[in-house]
Amino acid sequence: MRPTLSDVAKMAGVSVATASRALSNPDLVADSTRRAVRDAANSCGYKVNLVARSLRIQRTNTLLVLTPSIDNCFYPTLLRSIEDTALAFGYSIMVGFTDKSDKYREAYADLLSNGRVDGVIVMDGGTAVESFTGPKPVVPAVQVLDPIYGGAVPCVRVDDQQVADIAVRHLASLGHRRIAHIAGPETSLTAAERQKGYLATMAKLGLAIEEGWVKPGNNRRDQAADAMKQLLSLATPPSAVFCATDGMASAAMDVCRDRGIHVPGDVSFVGADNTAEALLTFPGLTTVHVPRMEMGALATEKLIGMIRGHGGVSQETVLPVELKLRGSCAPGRTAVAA
Amino acid sequence: MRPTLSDVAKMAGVSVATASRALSNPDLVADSTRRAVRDAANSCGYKVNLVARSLRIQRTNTLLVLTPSIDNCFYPTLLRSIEDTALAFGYSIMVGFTDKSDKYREAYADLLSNGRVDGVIVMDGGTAVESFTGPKPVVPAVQVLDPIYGGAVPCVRVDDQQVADIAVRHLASLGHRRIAHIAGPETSLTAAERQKGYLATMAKLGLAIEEGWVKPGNNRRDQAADAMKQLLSLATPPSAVFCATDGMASAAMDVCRDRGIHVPGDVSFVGADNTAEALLTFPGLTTVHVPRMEMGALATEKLIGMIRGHGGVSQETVLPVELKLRGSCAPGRTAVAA
DNA sequence: TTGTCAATTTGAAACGCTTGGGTTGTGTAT
DNA sequence: ATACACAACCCAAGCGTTTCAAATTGACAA
Repeated sequence: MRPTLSDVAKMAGVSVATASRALSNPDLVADSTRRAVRDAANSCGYKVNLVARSLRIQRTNTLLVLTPSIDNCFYPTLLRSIEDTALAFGYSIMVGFTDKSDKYREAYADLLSNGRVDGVIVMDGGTAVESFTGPKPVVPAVQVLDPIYGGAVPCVRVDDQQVADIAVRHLASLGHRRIAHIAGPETSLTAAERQKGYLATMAKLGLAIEEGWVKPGNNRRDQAADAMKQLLSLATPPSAVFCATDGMASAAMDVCRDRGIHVPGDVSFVGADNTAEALLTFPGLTTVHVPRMEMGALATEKLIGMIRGHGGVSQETVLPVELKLRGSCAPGRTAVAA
Repeated sequence: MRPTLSDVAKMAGVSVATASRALSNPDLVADSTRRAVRDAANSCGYKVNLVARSLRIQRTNTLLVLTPSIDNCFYPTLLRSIEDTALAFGYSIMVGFTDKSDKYREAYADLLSNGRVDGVIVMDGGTAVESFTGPKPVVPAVQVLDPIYGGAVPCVRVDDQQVADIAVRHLASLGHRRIAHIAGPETSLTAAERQKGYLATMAKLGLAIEEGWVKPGNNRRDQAADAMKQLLSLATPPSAVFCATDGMASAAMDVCRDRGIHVPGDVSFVGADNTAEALLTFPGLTTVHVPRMEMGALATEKLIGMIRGHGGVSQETVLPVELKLRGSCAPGRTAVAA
């Protein structure tokens, strides 16, 4: 049997109360006592029972991270930085994957409402998020990427319209006028905003969007490939494509390669997110970097701040994005002709 | 304040004992009582406090997964399948990343020895694993990939020599005789076994291994690229390369592309693991599939079996691997010449 | 000697749940 | 009527901590 605090107290010849203080609040006991208790604890290999402590202090020092499928290279990075930050603050993390059947959602909701975690970071941009936490979150919650609850929950994100804006402007600055868009799933707010941003910036720049230039790619390689094939079969195909994610850009570029269409000579590509995939394409994918590490760290700090009751938690933090230049863009023909 | 069991009991007009039984052991109470308690619980939104329950029953229904960096596409899949399986058995998971400073190792060790988790799955193949759990694991443990503790801990893995064997034999069957190897880090047992397997099979097939054909790649793209450059600068470069991981193969193939060396025409490649990266190369990477989903599921089941005290847990489970044919291999010149 | 005060220490009450053993009350056989 | 079996329920202990309020100690001044 594992030794308990009362064993230690007995060995050290003090009460459990004193033993507890000696170990977790050393200033409150005399030097000699502290030493005696510590020696006793060491000699019998005592370790505090975190469950008992949690029950007593009504905190678990544990955070739950709800994340969509982790196959995507995007979320693991975020998860990693959340874990790093949490650990630095003395918190452990539990993870739940949200792209599962409803049966499992219940299990996560239970963790939340049953006192097992102190807070939750939600990375799922879908609308079904409420189903995890009920109409209002039962523990402090922070949303990464997509704001939910109509602003009732603090959010750390980027400006996805800006992401699109940067991408489109970059292509336009290279002389491209025929710029298409392969979009993410409609259910994703991120994807919707990127599409909106694409439309807005095209309009601002006075660039026409032709029929069939906005293609759903649904964040899937196969569907993005289909979309690209359709774009290429248009009477006058676009000279550049802005893809809502790097993965879709990668798939679209593969289609070009298979058909002998040169990237960036014939078609230029800009992706978004700057995931590992952007480094694996040939040529390297020019993309809009989304600072995942920073987002994870910030979200975690914000959540812990809320848990600890520090006031003044800003409701929304929008991080800057930036263009990463690689080899997938070339000057548009329009520019050359002009 | 959240309602407690005693609130529910009061509402339903029964004792806490009965309320507890009505909710978690329904057979032990009368129908009418059960209904009364359930109604009371629903109407006040009662949720069992898992921390209190854990303290009482001395189980947390939580597993810890220790994983190396998650940047690599290999581990997220494993993590995902572990989580799926755990959830199906009613367990939640906590995760810890093991490629950190020692300060953090302590934190994980604490989770293990302080009663917060019921068991641990260790995916870290490094030798430093003992530092997480002490000389002997303090809770049931299962190792994925690399056996540790000299067999004291059950392990779910593949035969990494076989992985290499399959890869080398495939290349040899295509007529290649000049087969090089880009190896993983020496600290990884997996990598060491793959290298051993490469050496063994080359010997079995009577194929010579020339000076400089075994290059350290350290599981890093940059180092694998360096290794490939060195291979290409040999007087008579190999006609095929077996890389210890898909990522390294991908990097090596990039080098070839940059230098105008045709894959598979000039050099054939076989990778190992069958991660997502193997689909992103051009041509697609022929590789040896390591069944990550199955490994994760099996490891989890095994661990839960141990926790629940089911006897007869086999110490070691070795899963089969299989060759995935894609486009990165062509017949060797030797064969054509023969 | 007594009173005062600060520094330590302690007993005991929670935290919210499960569960072994005892109690009650009903129905059936004696 | 008494005894007995049995279902349904309740009491209270206990899981291992933390922490409040109270008690003890010792030092020192009055």
